[in-house]
Amino acid sequence: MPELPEVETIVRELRPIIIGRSWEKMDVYLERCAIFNDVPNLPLGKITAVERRGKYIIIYLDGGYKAVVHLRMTGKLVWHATKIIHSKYTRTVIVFAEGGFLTFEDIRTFGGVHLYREEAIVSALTGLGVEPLTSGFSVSYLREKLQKKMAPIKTLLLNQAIVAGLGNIYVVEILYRAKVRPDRSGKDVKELGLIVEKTKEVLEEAINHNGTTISDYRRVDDKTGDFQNFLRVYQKENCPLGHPVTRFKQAGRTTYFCEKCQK
DNA sequence: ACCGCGTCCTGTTAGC
DNA sequence: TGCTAACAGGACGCGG
Repeated sequence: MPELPEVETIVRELRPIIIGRSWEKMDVYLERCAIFNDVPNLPLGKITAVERRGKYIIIYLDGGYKAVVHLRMTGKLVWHATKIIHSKYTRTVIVFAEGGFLTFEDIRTFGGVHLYREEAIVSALTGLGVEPLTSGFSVSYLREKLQKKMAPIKTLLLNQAIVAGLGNIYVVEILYRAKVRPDRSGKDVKELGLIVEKTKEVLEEAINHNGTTISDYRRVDDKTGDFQNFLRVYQKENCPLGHPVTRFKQAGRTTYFCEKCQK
């Protein structure tokens, strides 16, 4: 569900709320959504930073620990300043010493909050590819990653080990703007400059609109994003030029594209 | 090594 | 209307 722009929105909203607050404990309502990795369920210090890497949220604590949160399909972080409103889907709750609660809610329970010692190497993070909004995401980087790949460009852009943070919605939108068919083999795609440019463009626009709310994604204050109003082909019948949008499955995921606009 | 499929869950929607 | 099957924005493990 949440992809890079949604996670970035959440991180930006979390920072002013929780940085400087003291982590008291984590109350667990569903075991698999709260993994402690031998970290004690005790005060872990003050929050010093909240960062995003791909679709992961990393919360750093000055007691020598860190929390890694992934929302997967339906996860939400919701801030409660005074008292918790429990939902049917509240899976774990971070309690702060000064007051305030950060609840992790997740219908499908794929996501979770994982605690680590600060120096722990988190394999889910070390395996990630470049951040698409940095200079590391360039034509030469993409060329190196795609030049020998038989897999379709859509599937390759979804691969977090190549680019960190893209999901189904944004890859569909990026390929439409880059005018590249999603079923072309990675090695055959020469429009790498366009893909790099449109990736940055779509992600930046989406961040400026606080992400895309199709169904479940919500911000920390439970508000929705707005970028769903600017999608051009994802879940559309027609593209902005009025051509019919084709829909098919690639590696189990629904792809939308325009046969006239994308070559 | 690469690539696609099945799987973890639950809620919603489309179709009969 | 009511039931059922398919589908949903992610990521990982497995097997071909």
